[in-house]
Amino acid sequence: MDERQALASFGALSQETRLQIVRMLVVSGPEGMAAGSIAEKLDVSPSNVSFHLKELDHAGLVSQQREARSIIYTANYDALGGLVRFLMEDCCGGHPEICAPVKAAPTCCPPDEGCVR
Amino acid sequence: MDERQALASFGALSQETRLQIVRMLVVSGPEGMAAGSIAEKLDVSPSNVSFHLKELDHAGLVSQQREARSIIYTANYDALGGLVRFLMEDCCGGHPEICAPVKAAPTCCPPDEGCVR
DNA sequence: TCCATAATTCAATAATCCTTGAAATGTTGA
DNA sequence: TCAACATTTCAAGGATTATTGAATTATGGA
Repeated sequence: MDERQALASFGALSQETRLQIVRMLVVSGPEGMAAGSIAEKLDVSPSNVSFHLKELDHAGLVSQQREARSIIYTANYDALGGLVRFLMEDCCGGHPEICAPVKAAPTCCPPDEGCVR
Repeated sequence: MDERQALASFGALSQETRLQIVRMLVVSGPEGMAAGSIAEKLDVSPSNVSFHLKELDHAGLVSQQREARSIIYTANYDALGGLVRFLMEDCCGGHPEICAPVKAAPTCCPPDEGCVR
């Protein structure tokens, strides 16, 4: 992930509706959600959700695929991971000793491995 | 970090000059940089850099302290770490098994410990 | 084919954000 | 106190982004 891409990702995530969409898609996993379901759940108009989904798509944060009449959107985990790493690289570029705490306290790990919170 | 704060942070980081400022400050560490030095290095006007520094300050991503005639800005590592964790929490909320790769391949660790790239 | 559904595109408006340069604030040393 | 420095504030404008509703495209079933 280069700065250009990070900038686009931050821009995409800096709008309330879009951030909510990404969070919903992240939680819904590989199954994803249809555009209409997203619109309904967030109570925004179809054309508005479509506008925001296009923005997220351009930033590479979501993918789409048609399924019958619906278009299913899924979170792009690679892109999200890349963004995290971009932030961390920055953080650690100059002063690793300061940034260690940033990396500590992970909030994610397979359920059976015991989180190091 | 709540959604409100994350939104503000993403907004702050979604502008080229501001992203560059944060990256510079992160690398410059606890010593930070004077507003004027930032403006000079990035070749933007003092008033413009001041505008962006205020935005970053409002988002909680930088701190400031006067030192003689200069005002020294430093990166807020806690806030950056919080943002990383916010993204990871989202990512891992529903599907930890998918998000493990996001957390893997850390790009930061003390120089003498050998990075797990 | 025809209709209903699902979603996108388009154009217009509204709202937000960025840049600029001039004026103001606060600080230091002569 | 005065002058120079470092930075911020302010108002105006220009540029970008978001919202709305109507029109359009695409799909599946009767």
